[in-house]
Amino acid sequence: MKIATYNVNSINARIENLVEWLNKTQPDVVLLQEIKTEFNSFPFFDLQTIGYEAKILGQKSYNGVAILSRHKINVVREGLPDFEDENARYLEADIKINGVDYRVASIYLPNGNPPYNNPDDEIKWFYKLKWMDAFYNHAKKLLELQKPVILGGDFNVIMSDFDVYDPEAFRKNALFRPEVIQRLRAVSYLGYYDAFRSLNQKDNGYTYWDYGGAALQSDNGMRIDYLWLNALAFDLLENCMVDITPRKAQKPSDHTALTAVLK
DNA sequence: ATGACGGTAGCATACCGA
Repeated sequence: MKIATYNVNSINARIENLVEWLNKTQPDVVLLQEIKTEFNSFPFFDLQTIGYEAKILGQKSYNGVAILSRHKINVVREGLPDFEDENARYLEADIKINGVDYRVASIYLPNGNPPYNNPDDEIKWFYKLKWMDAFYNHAKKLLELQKPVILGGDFNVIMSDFDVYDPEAFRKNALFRPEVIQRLRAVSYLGYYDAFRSLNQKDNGYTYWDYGGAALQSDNGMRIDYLWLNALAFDLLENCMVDITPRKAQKPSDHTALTAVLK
């Protein structure tokens, strides 16, 4: 089965790009972030036409996550447990594919910038840290499931110098501070495997390039989108690749898709 | 420290992103 994560930066602005990519790539499951819309203006019909059911946790203008699949999606959770969140950032579902019951989640982790400039900004920074703490607790719980678990999305965390084009420029950035790296590592140490980096240590694996300047041509990017697999899912992993085609297409998102194939 | 660009709401420009 093929699964992908893709931060679309507005699904309505991206629907042509997304449909073209879905038709070409034919993933079984797609985890979307930043759909930036609510139920009433989500393009269910366009997706259904090409064979995809959609479940969404929507929000007007900002955030919003969705799960698309060619198979039946059973939503099990909207939002993280034990965490009051005014933003739509977490959607979790069961999807059965070829007799295997997968638990998947689409995750849009808070940005957190700027980290420390003034009291208002601190709110965003501490919101990110608290969000990550709640996510850690839930990720730990999910390991009790005796099924493959795939936690994918835009994590807004750069885990090492190799994962960003200019580490020094980002050293104090909320995506790259030790507090968030430590927290995502802690999730990993619970027993989640970084699908891309586990299989590939040679390519930077960037998934995001700023719209501005020549960021894409210069490969001034960063690796902030992930597919995290528990052991049962990791045992099934055949490959994982960054798919640059939607980023290079007309009217792209600033992110690109990350895809994995499981047996 | 930050917003070249791009998206949204909604009508001018503010807010957000990484």
